[in-house]
Amino acid sequence: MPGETGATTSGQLRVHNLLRVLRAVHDGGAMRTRAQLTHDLDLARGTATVLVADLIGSRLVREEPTVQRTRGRPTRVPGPHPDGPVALAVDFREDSWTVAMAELGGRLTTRETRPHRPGPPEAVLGELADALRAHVRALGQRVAGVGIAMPGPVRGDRLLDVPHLGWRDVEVTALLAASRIAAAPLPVLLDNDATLAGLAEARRGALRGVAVGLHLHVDFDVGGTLILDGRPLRGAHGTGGEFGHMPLTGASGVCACGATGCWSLGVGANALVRLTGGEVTPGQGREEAQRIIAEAMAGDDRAAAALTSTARALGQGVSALVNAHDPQVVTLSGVGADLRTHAEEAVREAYLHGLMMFRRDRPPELVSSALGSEGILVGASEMVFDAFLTPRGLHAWQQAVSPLAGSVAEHRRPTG
Amino acid sequence: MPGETGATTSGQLRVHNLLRVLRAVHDGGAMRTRAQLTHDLDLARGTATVLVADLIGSRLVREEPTVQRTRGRPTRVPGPHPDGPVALAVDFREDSWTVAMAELGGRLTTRETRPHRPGPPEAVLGELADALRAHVRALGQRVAGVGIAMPGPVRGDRLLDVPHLGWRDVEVTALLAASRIAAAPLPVLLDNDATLAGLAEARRGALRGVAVGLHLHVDFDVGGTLILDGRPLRGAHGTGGEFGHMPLTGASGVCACGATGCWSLGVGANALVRLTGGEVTPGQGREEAQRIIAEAMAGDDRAAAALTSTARALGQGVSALVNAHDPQVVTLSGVGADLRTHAEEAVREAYLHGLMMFRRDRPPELVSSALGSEGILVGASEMVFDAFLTPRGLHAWQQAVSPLAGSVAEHRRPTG
DNA sequence: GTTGTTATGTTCTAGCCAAGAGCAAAAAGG
DNA sequence: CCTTTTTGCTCTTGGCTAGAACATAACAAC
Repeated sequence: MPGETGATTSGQLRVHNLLRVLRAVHDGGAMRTRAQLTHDLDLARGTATVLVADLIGSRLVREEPTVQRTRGRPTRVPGPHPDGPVALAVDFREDSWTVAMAELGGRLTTRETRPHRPGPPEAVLGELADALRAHVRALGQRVAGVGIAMPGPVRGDRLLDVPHLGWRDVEVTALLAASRIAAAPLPVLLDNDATLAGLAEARRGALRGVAVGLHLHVDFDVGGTLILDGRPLRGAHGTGGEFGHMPLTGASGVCACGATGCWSLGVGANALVRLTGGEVTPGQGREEAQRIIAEAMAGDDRAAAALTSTARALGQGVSALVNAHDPQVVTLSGVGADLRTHAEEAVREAYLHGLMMFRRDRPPELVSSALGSEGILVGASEMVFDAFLTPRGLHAWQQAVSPLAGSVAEHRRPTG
Repeated sequence: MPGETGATTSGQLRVHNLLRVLRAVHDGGAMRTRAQLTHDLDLARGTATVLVADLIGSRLVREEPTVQRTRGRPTRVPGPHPDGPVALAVDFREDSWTVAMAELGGRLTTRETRPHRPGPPEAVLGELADALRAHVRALGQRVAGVGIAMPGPVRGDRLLDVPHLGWRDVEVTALLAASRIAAAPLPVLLDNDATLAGLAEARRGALRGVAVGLHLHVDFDVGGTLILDGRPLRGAHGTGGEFGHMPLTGASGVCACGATGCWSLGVGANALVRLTGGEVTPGQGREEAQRIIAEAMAGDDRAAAALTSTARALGQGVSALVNAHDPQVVTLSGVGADLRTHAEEAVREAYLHGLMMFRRDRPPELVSSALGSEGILVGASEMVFDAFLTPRGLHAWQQAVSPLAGSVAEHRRPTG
């Protein structure tokens, strides 16, 4: 599913095949036996032997025995090496952040959540940097990178806008680098939380194996991402997937983003609060939105009307996106999943009504996220592994493990 | 730019490199010298010699002398072989169709346009089949495939809907196959005209080398495609890119597609006709739209108002798509290019106004198509070459040229 | 016009890689 | 305890690209 490699020389061929094995181990959650991997990757047994031995030698993988009860010589399960690479994943929200650790195979291990007060980026990110530094100290060279999910559009190393915090154009990576979270330079990768929720869904959730999928993450407003062969479509500068800022439902009013009539104005936690007459407190609407949904289910008329209205807006917007992109499945996370669950009829009716005729006989299914609130952290760690499971990442790792044996040559120019 | 290959064995490595050279020849319009290709593809000179010799032996390529005036041993230009593969490209419209021929490098050669009366698919496509059969007879084994651009959504082998012709769910490929256009089975590929216009722009137009581009083809209504690394995003079933059927401008009324408030209702030839009080005659509005634009330029108030209105709707819709997808460039073809040229201010104002704040400092440029009306034919031929320039296509060709020497093995299973 | 310079094509060898065959190993079944 | 089954390991073989050495064909300078 992740990035292609495309070997040209026999040296690159080896790297490509090492990565194929490594990615297969990772994507399979470190559950597949070596025999299965050999078969799935269409390798000769001898080749698999050599490749796995190489990965074990590089401290990337370790083989564990199986608990199988099959005939024949028992095979083993290549999984994460105890000294192997780990990703640090951060889910940064308006009111708190969570740091987790993921090893090869994707399992999230430690987790640490801390609230933060609204404040200038330097202060808030300084606390995060302290926590990251502690993790990096404990893990040593094992940290392959830090992946950070942000609640706003991200362009390269910059967080462009978090209305609820009043943050504009924050150079997150530079601030963290200034806090020296690691002795050696460490890859710090940033992306939008909705994009990463979609990435997680693509790799370990309901969009697994789906060629074209659409993920929508509804939180305070609507974000999302189109998934292509397991890769999110990030756009030319990384700020793609802002579906919430298209005028899909004929809403009126100016959005916080600066555009007019955005879809987000009618869906999401803020819309629920506004529709029930509440005051939108920046970054504080999640619990209130849950409360409104609960009230609606309990029979409160005003809450029910708000729920139905947002559900309709959700369905209508989804239909427009399905018309445009022809996805195979649409997944919903955050409040989107709640709307689908608790106001299914309203969502579905608006959805079908908005579809082009020829799409109505077999419309793409609307599915709730398989990962729930975990998704963002999973996506952040997958982003780190995406960068790591490349010729470049592998080369860097092997250099660190054994600087002399250069199995993966960085680059080279022909004679000319 | 086109499809990846991803070799795993040394045999596949050779195929991969043969295709890299062949694609480089094709993408470069058969203009690059062998020395340039060697450098661009980062090959050793010896490797280039072997690869080019192999391609020449397979009658895929022929080297022509250069007219260069440089020092050193003169290099030559690999270009299309006189007995090499050709693509047949068809631009099928509501009132006529055009057949053209393209050789490796993309040059369009013969061209034949014929009008057709509205009628049942069998009759109209029968005439097209006759023309194709004649071309295939003349070209023999050289025809690598037929690419057909259709003025409506295409799912696999089916043309789903052409409102202006009253066609629904037409099995185009099956009908052509029944007409036996070739003795041996021939790849017949179908796609939407707007998608192919975008594909052409990506390969030989203004989206060349652009990682993420958006092409919009405005004809009777609005179609388009997102271009990713030179590949159009076709969706799960091939019906992606129907941007015209999102409710982006708050238009009222039911669209011919079955949805409500579609963007297409306010842009395009039909909208121009409708806005000037004219009657929309199915499939006949192209000249009238041009006339209205001319009148507007000449000072006619009603025509000018219609022009401005559609231009505004165009700009507004584009801004929504830019918000969502963050393209690097947006290209416009058909009436879209005319609107951009003749009502630039209205388009631009609406475009900027609809953008999210953080996109306004450096908004993606709106550019007119570099290929104009040629684009659809170019795109149809590129689609054929995309399928041909793959291990599968190369294998089939080499089998036909010399059935014994199997340089490209089709597939294989390991010992197990 | 002869020689030098430069850039490119060709040929040959070395090194690397994966496929595959044969053998060894490790389990279950009888 | 022996057979069957499945997998891992080792070694050979064929194929591929890199790179060096050589050949070639132009221009440039004298």
